[in-house]
Amino acid sequence: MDSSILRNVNLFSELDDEDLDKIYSRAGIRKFSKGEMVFFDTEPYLGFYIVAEGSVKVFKILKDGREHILYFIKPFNTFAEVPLFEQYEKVRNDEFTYPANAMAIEDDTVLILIRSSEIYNLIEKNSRLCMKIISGLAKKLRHMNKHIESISLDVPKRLAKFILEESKSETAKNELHVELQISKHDLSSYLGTIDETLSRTFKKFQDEGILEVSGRNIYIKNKEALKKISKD
Amino acid sequence: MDSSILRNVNLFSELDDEDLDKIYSRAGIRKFSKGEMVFFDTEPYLGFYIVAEGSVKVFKILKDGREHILYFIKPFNTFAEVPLFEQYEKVRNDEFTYPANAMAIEDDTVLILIRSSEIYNLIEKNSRLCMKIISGLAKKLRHMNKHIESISLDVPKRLAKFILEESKSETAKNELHVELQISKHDLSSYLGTIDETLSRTFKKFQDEGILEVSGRNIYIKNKEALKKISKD
DNA sequence: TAATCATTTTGACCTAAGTCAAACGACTTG
DNA sequence: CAAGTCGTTTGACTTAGGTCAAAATGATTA
Repeated sequence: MDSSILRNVNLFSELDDEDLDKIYSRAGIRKFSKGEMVFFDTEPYLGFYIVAEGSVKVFKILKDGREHILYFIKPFNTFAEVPLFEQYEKVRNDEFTYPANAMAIEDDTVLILIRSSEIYNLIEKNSRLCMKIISGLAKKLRHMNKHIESISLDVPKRLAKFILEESKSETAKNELHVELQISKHDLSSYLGTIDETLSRTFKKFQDEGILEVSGRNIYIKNKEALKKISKD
Repeated sequence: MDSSILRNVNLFSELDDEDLDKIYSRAGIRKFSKGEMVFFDTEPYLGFYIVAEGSVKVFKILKDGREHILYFIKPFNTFAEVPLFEQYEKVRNDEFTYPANAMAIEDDTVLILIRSSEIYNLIEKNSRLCMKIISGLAKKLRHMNKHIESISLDVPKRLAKFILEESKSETAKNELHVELQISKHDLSSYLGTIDETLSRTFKKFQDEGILEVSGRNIYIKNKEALKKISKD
């Protein structure tokens, strides 16, 4: 792996080779195994991460011990960049902690740590970079908006929406065959519910002939019905 | 009112008088009465707003007809700036709509509309402005994070947190006397519940001698108990 | 001041979804 | 291959908080 990997990161796409080399040479690169923590929300903030390989979940631990997953991060995406821009002073003085927890959810997940100070220098001299950052944050914000919106829906609606969304993504085998990239447990957490409820909802969908579920493979048998549920 | 009002807007605090005058002269300024809609989520995106006087609620209308308030916006704060940075191309071509609804919640609410094109030009030549924008978005993101986190809590906890938060804000009469700046209906919606449940929760707190509620005036009788509820 | 309207409260009821406990199937590992 | 271990499922039970309908309170205006 070399600095060219950074070219795939939207945030850095406007930078020249010189900058990329410099950043890469100073970055921290490490391999994580499945289930290994990247950071806790109690640790001092060092900088943000880029997923080079594998994937990561970002989550809050709720008062009742449950976890609520905010994002799944796939290769070439970044996470934990918010504090960098929010608490400039505190970050400089190491007084700031990560705002959530992060854990690798695949073996051989490779992460690149970009330390705060690198970015502060870059921003000064690059206004296209600023636009990238702004745009990235805006997208996350929209993601959160949708997430909140969905919480008022019942679990069947949330699940139906999720499956339909997945069936459109690149990770789908085809229009009617979704292979979950995450465990059912993580899916419950992402949907804001618990394993049992998710399991029952899957069963319900199967009984109604809407889905066929086999492990992580989900076959859509009745797309219209699924859409109907997700809508109203 | 003149262009100096823009100096109070964090986003613009680094700009010189010339820029401010220019922006002000091209801005749209309008007075809204209570309950008047600023925009619907079906309208084409024109630009973002600054609250000069009064206040505004930003909300989603949920599938079941309920509204879920995302933010209350007070003077000198901005709202609806996200699409500006997220969908550059679409915004330019008028293909983008507002991502939520906004309504004035006080009479004589004065809003300033900053059209998208103004900002695109400014960003090019001002990297401090970028930092401001980034920081502003980061704060909103954190707000949404907290909001999501709170949804897993039960209503008494959410209400207790809210009251404690308010008691610390400038709008509080004193440490133990909060005057709600919003209607009880809007408060339920903000807390993600309904009028009846909020009303019952207030009653419960009164019965337990924790609060004294009279219209929009809330007197904290037992702060420790309130804290305890909000915690765990 | 009556009359109309909006806001808040109350009561009776119901249901989605959480809790707890146990069993199950699929892998991995000694 | 037996013994764990992990992820998932099932069953029985409980409850927070939503729905609906109606009353009470407060505010506004003719």
